[in-house]
Amino acid sequence: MTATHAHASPIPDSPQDPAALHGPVIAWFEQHARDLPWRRPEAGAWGVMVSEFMLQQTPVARVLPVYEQWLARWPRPADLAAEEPGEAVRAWGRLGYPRRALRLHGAAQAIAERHGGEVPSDHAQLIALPGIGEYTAAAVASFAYGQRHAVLDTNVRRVLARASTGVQYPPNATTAAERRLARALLPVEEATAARWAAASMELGALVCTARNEDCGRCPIADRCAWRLAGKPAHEGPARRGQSYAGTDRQVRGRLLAVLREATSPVPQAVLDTVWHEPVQRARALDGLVADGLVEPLDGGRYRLPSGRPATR
DNA sequence: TAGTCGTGGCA
DNA sequence: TTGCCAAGACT
Repeated sequence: MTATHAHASPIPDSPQDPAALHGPVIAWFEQHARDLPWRRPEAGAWGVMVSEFMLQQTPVARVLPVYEQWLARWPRPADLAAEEPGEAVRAWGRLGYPRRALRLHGAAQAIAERHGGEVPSDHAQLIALPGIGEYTAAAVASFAYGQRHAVLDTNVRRVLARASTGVQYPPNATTAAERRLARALLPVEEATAARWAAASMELGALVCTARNEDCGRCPIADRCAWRLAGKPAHEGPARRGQSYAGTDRQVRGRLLAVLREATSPVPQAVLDTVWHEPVQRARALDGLVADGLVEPLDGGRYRLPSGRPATR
């Protein structure tokens, strides 16, 4: 299937002309961008990187207070690297997906050891760090260093799906076609590309939202392929929801909540109170230990990870 | 590639 | 009330 190949040059002034999107979206961004702490100059690359870790699957409103505390306590990567990983997990609080805290700690250690304490600006070096994938590497390189990258997060994917492809929602997993489209739409000039990345993401976050999109406030509503097509409803299989109640994830969450609040090692008997079913409870705890989120001690006690080899 | 991995707010 | 959704990464 080559019908959507990106070689065809866009028709100037047509609704699909890539350049036609940049101006209005960036102009809208100048007017409506939220004043977020990681967008201020003083945030630096480390602030941008910390925010990106926290924002992976967690809403801005819940990230804000934790971000502020985190940066105040660990203003540089080396400061976090010097801490026990368990302190990162504790400070992570209830942001969810606590493995991100462990990975951020690991990334800080790698930055301290391999990059002289400075967040690398090179995409390949960024993506080699734990917890940084294709999106986060592009986001840090673009937002912190002003580079030209296709920054494909869930917001941008939705904006492109609607404005350019003409469908309500993007596919479940990012496709090669989406990457091609995003690259084709990328402004040529580096600084403009970086602005476009932030602007298109913000548009998806504030206006072109998953539910109750507000086309009345959209700067490109007049050329949005989905809207021009009459906003047809999503076809195909429903996006698989993520169940939670009764899963191992819920049990893991309860176990870790106890350990986060504890100031000294927690006996097994205390952890046993968080879940009634012993098999699932044990499996969840084993999983946390295997993930490095929990450290078993002598005498059936547990704590957040110290970063030291287990004693025997 | 599809499953797993937290948490909480909102329609 | 409950399902959907939120700046993904990893296996």
